[in-house]
Amino acid sequence: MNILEKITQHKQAFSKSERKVAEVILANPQIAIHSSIAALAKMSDVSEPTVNRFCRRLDTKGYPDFKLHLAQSLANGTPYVNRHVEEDDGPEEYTKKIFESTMASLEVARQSVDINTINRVVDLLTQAQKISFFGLGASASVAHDALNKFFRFNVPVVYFEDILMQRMSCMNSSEDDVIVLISHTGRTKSLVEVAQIARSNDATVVGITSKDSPLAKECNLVLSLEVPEDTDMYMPMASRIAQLTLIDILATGFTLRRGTKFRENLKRVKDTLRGSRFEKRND
Amino acid sequence: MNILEKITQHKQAFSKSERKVAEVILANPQIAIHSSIAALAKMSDVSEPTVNRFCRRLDTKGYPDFKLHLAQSLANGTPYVNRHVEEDDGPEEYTKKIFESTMASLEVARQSVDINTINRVVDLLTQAQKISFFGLGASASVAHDALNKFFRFNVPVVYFEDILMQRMSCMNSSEDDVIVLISHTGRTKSLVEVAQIARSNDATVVGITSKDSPLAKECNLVLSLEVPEDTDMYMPMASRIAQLTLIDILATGFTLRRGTKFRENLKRVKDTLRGSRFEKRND
DNA sequence: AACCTTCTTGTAACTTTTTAACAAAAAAAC
DNA sequence: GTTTTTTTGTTAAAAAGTTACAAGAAGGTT
Repeated sequence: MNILEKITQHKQAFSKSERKVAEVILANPQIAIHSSIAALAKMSDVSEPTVNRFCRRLDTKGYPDFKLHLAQSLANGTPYVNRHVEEDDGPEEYTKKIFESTMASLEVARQSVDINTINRVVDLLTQAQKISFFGLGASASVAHDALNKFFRFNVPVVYFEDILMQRMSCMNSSEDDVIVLISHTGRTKSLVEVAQIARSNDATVVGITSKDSPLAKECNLVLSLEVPEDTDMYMPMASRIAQLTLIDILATGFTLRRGTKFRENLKRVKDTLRGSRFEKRND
Repeated sequence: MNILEKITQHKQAFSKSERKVAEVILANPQIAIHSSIAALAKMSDVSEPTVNRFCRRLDTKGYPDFKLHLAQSLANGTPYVNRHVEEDDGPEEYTKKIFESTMASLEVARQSVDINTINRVVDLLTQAQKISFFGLGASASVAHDALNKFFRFNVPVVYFEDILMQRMSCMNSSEDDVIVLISHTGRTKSLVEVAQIARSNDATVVGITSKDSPLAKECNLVLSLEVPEDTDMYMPMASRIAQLTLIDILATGFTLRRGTKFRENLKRVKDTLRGSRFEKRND
């Protein structure tokens, strides 16, 4: 709670000398946070203990603690909020809004994600014979990204954008295979069917999707992200970023589980790419 | 400037003992601001003057001043810092770290992005006859995502993952075409060649890439994102998320520029998808 | 390997800052 | 007008932070 507001509210409850202190602080808080109790007492024309008592009356432990609260109030406290883009926003506004909304959504996602499930999914992935990532529409690019990540791990990984290929792939799946299905809404019919096919072949189905959705019901494990959908622009934005971050987390968990030796392998994969690149000059 | 970030950036410049202090503060900044210099020294297992020197190295006047800065950073709503995943992190730790690093990178990206260039790119895109999105490797999924977004706008949009297709597509490009090339490093040889081919056909080339890179030199316009590369895990994570957010911004700028009528169109596209989905029950 | 230099770290003394205790003054109550 | 309560300041003590210096570690040189 903002301490500057608190001071103005409390103003009546202060004594005469304490009010003097309040005036000085409100007049110029920036100077106050950089002053010692002695300096502030002099400015307010009161004694030092009075300033201390003033601080205590605001439920702080003493002067240093009060300064801390004051500093926090002054720090332009604009936490990221999901603000929608408006019709007449200029580039500056919508850029800012989209960045902030994205960060706000990630914060929400972070709090809603279930660590336990993540751990279990990582477990499954490390033990899988084959890993498949499927998504449709906007979620296809998320699956695509997952392919990229897991491909580097030198494990059999599969990705199809085509619904028929997805179905065929699932029909040929077996017990030790893990199928990761990505869908924000979890209501895409064909993806639900893919899940059913995979299940009937005893493959393990992991859903990165909305809780309690039709798709979620068909999955062995569900990683749900409670990201507020951005309805304004009619295209998924934040949800997708959250999904990607989740993929990053799974990939990280995967490498950690595999140990140091495995990561040396990763470095080698990266080094291989060097040939196809322009060297970075160090001048 | 956020002092938590400053600490992580400076980390290399610190001495061994100073780094101990840094660790303790980063691990739990909230506790740090409520501790005396003696308590913090004890927690970090160093002497008090070392803590003091640590503060000075961060351009603060001393410990109290440092605490003030720290308090402000925490209040700022962005306690997010780019912390690297450690060998022995559990699911809880790495999940937290990845979410926070991603958010920290977005914050950095937001500050480094050039609004003016965004506006000019949006200009170009709205006037383009045909828009192409090309990327390779990890950036391919970003291009893929861009395809998904712009496809909904009912404009001629092209995406290829195959380098030969990319080249052929560029050979057939003309003056009114815009080619968007995505590459974090900007050092991928084949993508630079694609840029050259496009340029020689008078197409406009926009690069979402690193400033001053070989690719950047071949582009008409460069959207650079100064995201710290995550070298630890040998795979691009944060950079990709920032690129995607940039795509979101371009897409949003695009729709805003096109006006209300155009957005009604978007809604229709979205409604069309409904048939392929399970209805959401409202009970 | 011994020596020197430079950088890092801790100890001890010192200064500043903050807080506690008490007494004087002011205000309020009887 | 006296007593009680509240407010305020003075003094002293405690706590916190800083400086100066010396011991120790690290790195380079002969």
